Amino acid sequence: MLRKVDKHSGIPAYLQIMNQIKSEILLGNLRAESQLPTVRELETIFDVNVNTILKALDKLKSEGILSSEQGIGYFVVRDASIDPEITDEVKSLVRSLKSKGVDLYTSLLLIEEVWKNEKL
Amino acid sequence: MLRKVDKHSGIPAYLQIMNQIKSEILLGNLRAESQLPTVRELETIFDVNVNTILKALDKLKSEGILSSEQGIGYFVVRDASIDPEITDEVKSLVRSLKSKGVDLYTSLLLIEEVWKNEKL
DNA sequence: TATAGTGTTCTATTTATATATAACACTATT
DNA sequence: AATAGTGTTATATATAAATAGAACACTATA
Repeated sequence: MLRKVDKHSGIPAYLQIMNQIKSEILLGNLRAESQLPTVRELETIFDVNVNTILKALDKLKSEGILSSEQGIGYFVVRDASIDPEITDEVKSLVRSLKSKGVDLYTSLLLIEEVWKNEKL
Repeated sequence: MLRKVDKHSGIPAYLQIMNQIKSEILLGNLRAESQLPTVRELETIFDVNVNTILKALDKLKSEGILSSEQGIGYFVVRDASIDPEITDEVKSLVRSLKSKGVDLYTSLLLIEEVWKNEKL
């Protein structure tokens, strides 16, 4: 599921990489103890330099999401997959947004804005 | 509704500014012909340099979202507020996510991921 | 003990982002 | 004509992000 980084989005590559890995964990595609691809494979997958990979992985380590062992690899620290019930609700909204012709980018903006304005 | 830019998010300031302005248009707070605050006011509002403001506004002009007249100001080209029905659906999901303790950042990742994986 | 496969560090260079500061140009009003 | 309020352009500087390329360090295994 890991995709090449979008070099024209304006979003720093290392952030895109962090986000993709976090997403895989959220979706349960990467669980506790899972070993990530090697840094050199990640270089190819994301199509960026090793140093950029390392920057992303280092930050995920700082956040306690990944661990690493020299000579061995990078690992997911803990399972953090999201409740499928929640995913279902999201799927339903996404279908609705798509059917109304709203694009992803607009949807994300809208959700962020509603989130920040909703006084709950 | 325009907020100070978050200088520690990693997201370039000019992008945050573009997004905030787009959001105001989406929410209908800025409609066709609306004049934006002056660039020097925007400098204060977003707490960045004029050049950063100009970069954001220039890009929004390129996207056809804003127009400008020298000596006068910046204007919203066309109304693009989102259907309130859609906003309501989003509100409902946001409430649900919040009640389940999911944070904004995780929600956005999840939505983006579901969006890209949903084969409709 | 040698080697292949890992992660890690370092230096140099380039490009993008952001700031500070100043001056210039156009518009409307006095 | 002058002025105040707009947008605009320019130069210099600083910091962050990304690349390239090489070397180093640890682990497991042949």
